[in-house]
Amino acid sequence: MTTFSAPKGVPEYFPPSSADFVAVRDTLTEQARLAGYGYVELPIFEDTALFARGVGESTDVVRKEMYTFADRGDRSVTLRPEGTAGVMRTVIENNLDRGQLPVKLYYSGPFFRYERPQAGRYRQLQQVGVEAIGVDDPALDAEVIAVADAGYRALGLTGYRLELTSLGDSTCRPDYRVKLQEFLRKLPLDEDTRARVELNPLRVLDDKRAEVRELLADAPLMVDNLSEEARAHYEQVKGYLNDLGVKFVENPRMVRGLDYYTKTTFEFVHDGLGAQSGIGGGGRYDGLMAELGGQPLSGVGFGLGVDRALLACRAEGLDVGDQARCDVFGVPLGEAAKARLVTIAGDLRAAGVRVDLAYGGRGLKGAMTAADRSGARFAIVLGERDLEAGTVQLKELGSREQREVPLSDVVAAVLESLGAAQR
RNA sequence: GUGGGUGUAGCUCAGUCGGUAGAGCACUGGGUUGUGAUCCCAGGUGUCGCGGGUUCGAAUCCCGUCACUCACCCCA
Repeated sequence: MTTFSAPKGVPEYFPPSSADFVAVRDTLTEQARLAGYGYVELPIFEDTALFARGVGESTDVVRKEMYTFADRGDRSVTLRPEGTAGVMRTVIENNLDRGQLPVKLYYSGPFFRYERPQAGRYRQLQQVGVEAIGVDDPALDAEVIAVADAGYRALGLTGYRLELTSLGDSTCRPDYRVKLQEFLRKLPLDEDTRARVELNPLRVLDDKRAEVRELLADAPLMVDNLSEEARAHYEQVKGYLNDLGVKFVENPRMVRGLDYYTKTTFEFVHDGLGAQSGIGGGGRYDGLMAELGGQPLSGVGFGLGVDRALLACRAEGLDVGDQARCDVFGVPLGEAAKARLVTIAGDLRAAGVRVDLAYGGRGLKGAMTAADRSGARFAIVLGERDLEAGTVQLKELGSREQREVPLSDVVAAVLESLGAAQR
């Protein structure tokens, strides 16, 4: 019999770790909801041309990392490598930008990039993202950043930092690009890097190699060449972040991998993950809507890696998920007791209590072990003697204290005990 | 795409000089036939990743291959 394994580079989450995954994802999305973002459910695959145009032909993502294939109708489709292009597409297609602005949307789900997997880098990755479209207000940039920051803080993370810069706008970036290229062409760089100078010169600035960094020490920086408007925008974003109490460090050499970013860009970095240190990033994109055939509206958003945020939590030793599978565990002794416990479990679940039972007729000891391992706070032990007496034994597993409760009052007694245990 | 590392029980791993494989954890039962964490006893499955070579004999040495993994690159 041949067996199967998951596709390369795809992380899977199952109990108990899946509880942590769900907690991270839900904590991040909750922050988006708190800031008035509405959920958008999008296709996992789109027309290949959408990403080619939206993400940018010069990016590595488009050039060599997309999962692209022909469907049965011979259309070229691509598993989404990022979220923003798809959001723009649905905003344009459904005229969401014809109403009040900004349009504020959030999403959550899988994305795909064909890369060599390594620690924190997967071919299927989970991301939570937001986009705020149609208002070019620095306060909105700050809000987006603050939402991400609040998410990380809600998880309990402390070992991350927010890096911030401005990539300029359509009036100053082209001039700067030329200026930077002129500087870079004079340097003794290797062939690959020379090609990058022509293709995407900004990317050269965050080269990791020390010898290259040395050459770049005197390179012109975008932040020193901003237009008046872009500079004012950037200063206001920083002002709002200070007002919000969001700490950041400026990194004028930060580069994002997607072409559409303008003005504000940011990245959340955590040092506990290995080589892949970015746990989230985003920025403003002025030209994207128009590029995809919509109104010339600007937008700002982020993508946060759920897998990486989870790794960051692990690195900091945080317990983010509820490891208990249930609140109450039923331990029946004998068939009649089991039948009664099944209905009690149903009643408790209807009251919102998580309940599991010992199935399979295992012995009392085994059933109690199962109760212990389930993480439940209480066990309900029901045997023949109890049935005759019309009672159950309600045992608090932590303290090992047990009390007898009338069968008819089980649900109320459990709810009361759970309430007391909450405190 | 380019490098490095690792493949042995369900999991984490040990295995000396080449002599047909072990521990801990987990799981099941019992000690205690109505009470779980500790303790004690018992219980076992391995194509030693796969293929070939050397050898009387290979988990061990050699070659190939596959998988996983870390890093470059890039990014969440």
